[in-house]
Amino acid sequence: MAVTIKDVAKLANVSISTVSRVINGSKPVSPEIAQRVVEVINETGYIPNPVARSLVMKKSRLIGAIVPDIATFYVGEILNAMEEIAKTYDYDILLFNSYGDVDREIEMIEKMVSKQVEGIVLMSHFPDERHFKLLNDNHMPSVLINRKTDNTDALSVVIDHKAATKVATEHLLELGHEHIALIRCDSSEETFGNDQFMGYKDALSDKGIAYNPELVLEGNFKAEEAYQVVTQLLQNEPIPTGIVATTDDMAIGVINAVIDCGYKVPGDVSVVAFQNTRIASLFRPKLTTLAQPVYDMGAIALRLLIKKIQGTDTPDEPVVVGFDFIQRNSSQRREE
Amino acid sequence: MAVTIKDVAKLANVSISTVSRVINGSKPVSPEIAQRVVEVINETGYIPNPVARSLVMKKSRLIGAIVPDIATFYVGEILNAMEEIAKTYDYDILLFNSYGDVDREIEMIEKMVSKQVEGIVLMSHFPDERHFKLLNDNHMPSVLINRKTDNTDALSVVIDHKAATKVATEHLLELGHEHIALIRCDSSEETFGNDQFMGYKDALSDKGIAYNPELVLEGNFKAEEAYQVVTQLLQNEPIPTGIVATTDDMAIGVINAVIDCGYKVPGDVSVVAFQNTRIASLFRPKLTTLAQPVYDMGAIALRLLIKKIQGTDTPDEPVVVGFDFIQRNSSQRREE
DNA sequence: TTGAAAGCGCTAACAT
DNA sequence: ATGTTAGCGCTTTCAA
Repeated sequence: MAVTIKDVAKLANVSISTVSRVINGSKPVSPEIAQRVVEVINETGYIPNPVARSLVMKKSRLIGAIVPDIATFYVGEILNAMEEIAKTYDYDILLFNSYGDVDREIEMIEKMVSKQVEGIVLMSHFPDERHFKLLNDNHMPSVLINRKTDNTDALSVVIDHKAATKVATEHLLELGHEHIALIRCDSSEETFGNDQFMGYKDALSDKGIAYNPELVLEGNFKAEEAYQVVTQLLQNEPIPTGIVATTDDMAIGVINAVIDCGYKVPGDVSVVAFQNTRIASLFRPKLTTLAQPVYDMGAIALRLLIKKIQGTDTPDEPVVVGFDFIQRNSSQRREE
Repeated sequence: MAVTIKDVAKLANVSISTVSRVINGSKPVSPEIAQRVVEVINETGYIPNPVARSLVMKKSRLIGAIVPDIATFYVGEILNAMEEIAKTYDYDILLFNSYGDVDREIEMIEKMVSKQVEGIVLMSHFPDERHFKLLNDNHMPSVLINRKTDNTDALSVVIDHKAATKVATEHLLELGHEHIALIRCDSSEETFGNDQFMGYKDALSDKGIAYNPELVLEGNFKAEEAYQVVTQLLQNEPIPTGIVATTDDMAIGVINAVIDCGYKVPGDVSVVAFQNTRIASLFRPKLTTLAQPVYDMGAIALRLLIKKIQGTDTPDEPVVVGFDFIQRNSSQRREE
């Protein structure tokens, strides 16, 4: 049996209240006694039981993470960040994988509420009313990453997708491309799919180019979907000479589709990726990419959540972080 | 305030023990009373407090996962599997990231013990005495994945690395390569680095080829390290025309190194990867790879762990799962 | 500054 | 079959 606060108290000849006080520094304790208690704690290797503590404090020091797929660089890097920051604040991460299924997400939120998590990081593809009602009804602090919501209670950290997509598109424009496709995740408001489209359109119209609806496609976040869509697109000439994809994963699907259709990247078509996860510099050609501070976004999300849990002031608006643009080898000047 | 067992008892006009009994089915309760209690539970939306339950039962329905890096396909896929199976048994996953640091792993095990997790999946690069002593002293069920240990208490699920590496090497041999390098993670027993070497050596000697120590290198699991090592190796002619890497990540580092040194894959050098994670078919050239049932290994690990937790019979020996070999495009017949 | 005691929500003897 | 009660290990009034 592990040593408890009682054992420590007995060995140090003090009451358990005193031991509790020296552990938590919750009230003054005379130096000599504190000293003695500390010694006993070290000798016995006593560790306070967090479960008992949770019970009386009504806090679990647990943060729930709901993600659509762990085996993804994007999610993995965010999870790395969250775990790191959580540890700093002595929180632990309870991990749930929804496979992007909304019903499952709802169940998971319920489960987490009953597990008494103190806050939830919700990485849902399409967060909706049901999520927010559940969260609000249970007064559960929550953060979204790169998702929009009208719900003023939910925190969120995002980049400016419109501006980012504009920059990505402009890069291709500057390289002399005019026939440019956009592969976004989807067309909804929540995922910024619409903002991405606006950025793309703006970049084109600044150059006096009208956008062609046939070049705006949806890839559902993943390489496989983007591969299908682009393979389809490349069946008809003239093919676009530039493609912007709004996730790294989709960018790889795009590149593979281009290659498998017998074209070269960047020789025949230049592609711009979007997150700068580890794969962006691992893949060949290395991906030219709009770089999001993915790790930082995870870290910020967690800090926001903890602030909310602590009742500290939190921003009413989404926290907008900056982005960079990194040119690598998947894009080049258009060949005539 | 959330509704408690007391509230339910009062509303149903029974004692809290009775409520507890109907919740857990731990003892018979007369149908009418049970009925009434269930009604009250539904009306009030009562959910038993798992923290209180943990405290008295000394069980948390939590399983700890210690991994070296979440943002990796290998770890991500195993985590996906673990989460999936855990849910089936109504366990949740507490996620810890050690960054491969042994001291951190030790701290994490301690933390998990104090958090009362019921079992631990330990994905340590180098599990040693300290880990096992801690685990044993606390009677903590645990599983390793692809790691060896003398500790008979720890469960493990592995593939036959010697046989697997032999198959990978033979593939290259059959393709006419003779000058073949092996990039293994490291040379220790625990990681099967030595078994891998034996398989490699056996394959060569079966063909009457003596192995060259200069062609057996260590890549520390990751692409970056493998990249360095191989870049170094390619400085001197003749370069190997075939390379076996014992993780997919390292295989990518190898391929990139080969390419950056001005050679072609598979034109100049054929490479064989090792796990068949998602990247293996996403990368170009698609990786010829020794395929481990990564997802299944995660699933099996979790099932073993739960069996151990339940006190059911578990195997004394590591569970050895099979492997496949998948030829894709990173290897080809040697050109003269 | 210290200790005694109540109580967090639950399970499990024990008693009836 | 049901209820009473004693904890699980801890924090926190309340008294001294």
